Amino acid sequence: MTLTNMNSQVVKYYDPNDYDRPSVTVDILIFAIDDGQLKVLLVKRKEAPFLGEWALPGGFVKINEDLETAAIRELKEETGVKDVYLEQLKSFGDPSRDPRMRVITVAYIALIPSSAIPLQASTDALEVKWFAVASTPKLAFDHHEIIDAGLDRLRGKVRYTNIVFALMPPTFPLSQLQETYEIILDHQLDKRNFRKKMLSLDILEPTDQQVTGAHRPSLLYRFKKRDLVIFD
Amino acid sequence: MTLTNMNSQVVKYYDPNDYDRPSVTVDILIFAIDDGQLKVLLVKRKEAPFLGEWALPGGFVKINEDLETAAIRELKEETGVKDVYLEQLKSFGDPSRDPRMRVITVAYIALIPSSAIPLQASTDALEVKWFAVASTPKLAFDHHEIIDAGLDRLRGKVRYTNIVFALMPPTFPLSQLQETYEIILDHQLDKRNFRKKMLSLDILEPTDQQVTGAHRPSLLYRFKKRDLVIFD
DNA sequence: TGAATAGTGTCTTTCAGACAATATGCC
DNA sequence: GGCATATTGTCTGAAAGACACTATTCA
Repeated sequence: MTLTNMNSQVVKYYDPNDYDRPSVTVDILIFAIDDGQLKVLLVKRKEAPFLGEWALPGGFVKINEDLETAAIRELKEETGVKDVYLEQLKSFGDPSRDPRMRVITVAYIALIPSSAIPLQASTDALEVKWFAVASTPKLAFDHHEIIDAGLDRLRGKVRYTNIVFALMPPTFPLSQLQETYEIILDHQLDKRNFRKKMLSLDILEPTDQQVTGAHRPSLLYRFKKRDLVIFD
Repeated sequence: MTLTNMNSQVVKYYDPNDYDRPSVTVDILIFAIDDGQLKVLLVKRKEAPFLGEWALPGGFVKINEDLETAAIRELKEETGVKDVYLEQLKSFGDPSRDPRMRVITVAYIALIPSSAIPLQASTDALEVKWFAVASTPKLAFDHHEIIDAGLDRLRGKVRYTNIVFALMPPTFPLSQLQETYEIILDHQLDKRNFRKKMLSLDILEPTDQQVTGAHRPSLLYRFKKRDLVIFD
């Protein structure tokens, strides 16, 4: 498409109608620690394609809506949760990932504190369920691939950031923090070395509260800042 | 939109026409080391908006084209280069990032070996130029933001991967490798410590060739594998 | 007092970082 | 011989990792 502007120069304009446009969605990987496992929230699809199969929560990006805003909206609509850690993961655009039409999806990771897990969620009459990431059912679209990419990101970032803050309740004993690391990294850590390291990072502060039980009470800690900090 | 299927169930279908769809582009950050600086390739726009301003090379994703395929195609079309390291960076979708219409862009990083820098590029009669990342001109769209995100990614990944392989020629003296790290990290490194570290990583192998000049000859090395390796 | 978990310190090894002298080739 | 760059090793301090016992509460 070309036009001539006021200075009589020929100018190429692009026009949305010159091109077929894909649909764009956001999909959200909502992770939480529960029952000693890393879990991901899935919804049962009520539409074709993949009707009746489990899938990541998500939906179309509105035409005047920012990507992150769309992710926040979907998160709220489908699960009722808000004010969580949200980070863009990656976009997936294989032309055949949706059998009916071209859909490009921007995947986000959301992390929810254990204390905030809604058992069954939301305003909608949607079937929503937590699954251990190690044993998810067959999933719609390329959502397995998205989960794998999200796990890689999470496991990588745990090593050089304080990202676990977003998975922890406001206060917690150090043993619970260690357990969170162990679940994500999928290996055991030495208690003494873990405590030494964590306390040396200067990202935690003790509260004046304790947890009691049939054993020695444990001191509760909290994160000094609940924002992402990159170490080094 | 609802239909009734063969089992008389009411089924919701989505239809692309139920929604306004954004346009989707790919933009490519092409980095190379040249003249002791990290440079990025920019093109002068020949279309509105931002006609005449410098921008990242990129263009629309075709309706049946994978995102990475689109990035490879644009890379080739606009610069003539191919067979380079390519990694998805991030998607940018602020509704006002393009003043005329909704355009979501998926940004990619491409890394080119110094030896492969095309001085002026391409089949097209496009104006294309390398700029030091430290002194880019005013850019179209949100391309400054994309460059900043790309620099963060590159500087981060240099620390825990062998990603610099993609910026190096097939063989090189260790001093050139060190210079590449220094340019990216923007600080000087100790020669002895650098060599000790690099050689201990087991990612390099010596060739039987030397570089000569008005000084002691230096041994040429090459990367054992020209694929991304994550350390640890 | 037994069960359960919290809390603590030392030693060893590894790695990062500071630091300077010799080697080689070309002119 | 003089210049330019390549190449090499030691020491120190910090951090990671292995490792085991005592402390506290509750039933």
